Amino acid sequence: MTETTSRKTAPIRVQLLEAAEAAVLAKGFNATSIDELIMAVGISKSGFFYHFKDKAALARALLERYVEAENVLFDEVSRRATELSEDPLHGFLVELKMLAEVMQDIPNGHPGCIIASYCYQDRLFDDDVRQLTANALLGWRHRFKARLERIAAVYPPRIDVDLDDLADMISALADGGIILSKVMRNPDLLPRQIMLYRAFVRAVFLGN
Amino acid sequence: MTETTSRKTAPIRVQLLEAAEAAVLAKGFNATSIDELIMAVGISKSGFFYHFKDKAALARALLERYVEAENVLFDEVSRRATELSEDPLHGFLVELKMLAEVMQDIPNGHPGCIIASYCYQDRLFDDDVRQLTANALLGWRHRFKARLERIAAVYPPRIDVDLDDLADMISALADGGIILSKVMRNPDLLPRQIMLYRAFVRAVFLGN
DNA sequence: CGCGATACTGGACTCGTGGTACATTTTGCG
DNA sequence: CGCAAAATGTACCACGAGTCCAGTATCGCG
Repeated sequence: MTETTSRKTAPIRVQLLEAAEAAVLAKGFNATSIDELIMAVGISKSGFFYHFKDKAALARALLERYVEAENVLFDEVSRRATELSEDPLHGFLVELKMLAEVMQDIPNGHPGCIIASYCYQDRLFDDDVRQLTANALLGWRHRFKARLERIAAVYPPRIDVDLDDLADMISALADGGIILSKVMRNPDLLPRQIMLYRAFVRAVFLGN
Repeated sequence: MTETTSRKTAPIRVQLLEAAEAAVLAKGFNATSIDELIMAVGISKSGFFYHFKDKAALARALLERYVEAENVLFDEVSRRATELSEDPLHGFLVELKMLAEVMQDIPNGHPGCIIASYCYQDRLFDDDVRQLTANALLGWRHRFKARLERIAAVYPPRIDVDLDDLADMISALADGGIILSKVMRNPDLLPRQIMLYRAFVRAVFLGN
């Protein structure tokens, strides 16, 4: 019934989060006014405070929603890739290619990473929110490290790298690639960096 | 006479820029108030507007100062590295190691990249400022691509990569690494990502 | 010595907007 | 109906950007 891309209008709360996400990624959290959000979805200021007790609650909800969505995406891509291949290395290489394609297919390029945005404004948030961002990155490290370890068990690394670092590298390149793409106004740069990462992984485990 | 790290108090304008840089990297540009800056350096509001005609002028000056400083750093490291080695590949590998060490040696970790910060708040700035950020990244692409081309002329690449992408990768990893370090509160993550990049460059041109 | 820049101080005032509180009302639904 | 969910309206305060202007301290310099 409730599709992810619903035809009918989404609940107000979700509309608020969507408007907020776009605004925060374009102007930062502090410069995102509650007024503009309520204008965008057509409710009153009091209506906003019915859904979020204050602006900090919006910040947290925004972050949770973003992390959740990313995890769903990673799960999905990972699932599809492992279906296609028994071999852990081959499967991971397929996964990375899929990831690059997903990034490539976003109409105006990746809109931005909430974690990166928050990171550069972290004094605006409480420790709770900061902890959530750190945990999200930690989760991705574990996710990718697990895959890398399964690969390393079959393909002994030809290059001496720490698997934690190699797992973190995908997060770093994603965030860095998004920044490159946004600043240089070229959506291709992000997927290209992902493909470079793929080439590196290949070199580490395959030696070419 | 005028040293970069002067013992005497820096000119007010520079003090303002320093205070602004720290605040902007911690809270974002919009949340950085003129009031807090003048409190920090101990001048009046009128004093601020004597130095900067408005807040936008501060934003631009901050960016220019940052880009300038980074370029000086890159020039310096590059110069020292090329002095140590005739071979372009070896020289570049030395340079990357030095870069990682510089990042390692920053007391509380890298404070953050103004370009990344501005990128996530770009609607706050005019086209002029956005152009400056794009040009800075473009400059770094050219800088590193030139080095990579000189390497490729001697060491034919063993892995098929686009040199523009490989040049961009250092910017992406730097920005991504800074985010990793800040979010996870581990200053080591940035230099480690730089060293991973180094390993990749080595693999591309040396095959291991 | 005194002229004129440079580098500010002080104060008063406008304007817009963010954030909050609270009392009240509409809407949907069993 | 009757109750809860989902709002509305209104009033209020604090604060930050920006403007204007009149005044002052400190220089270097002819």
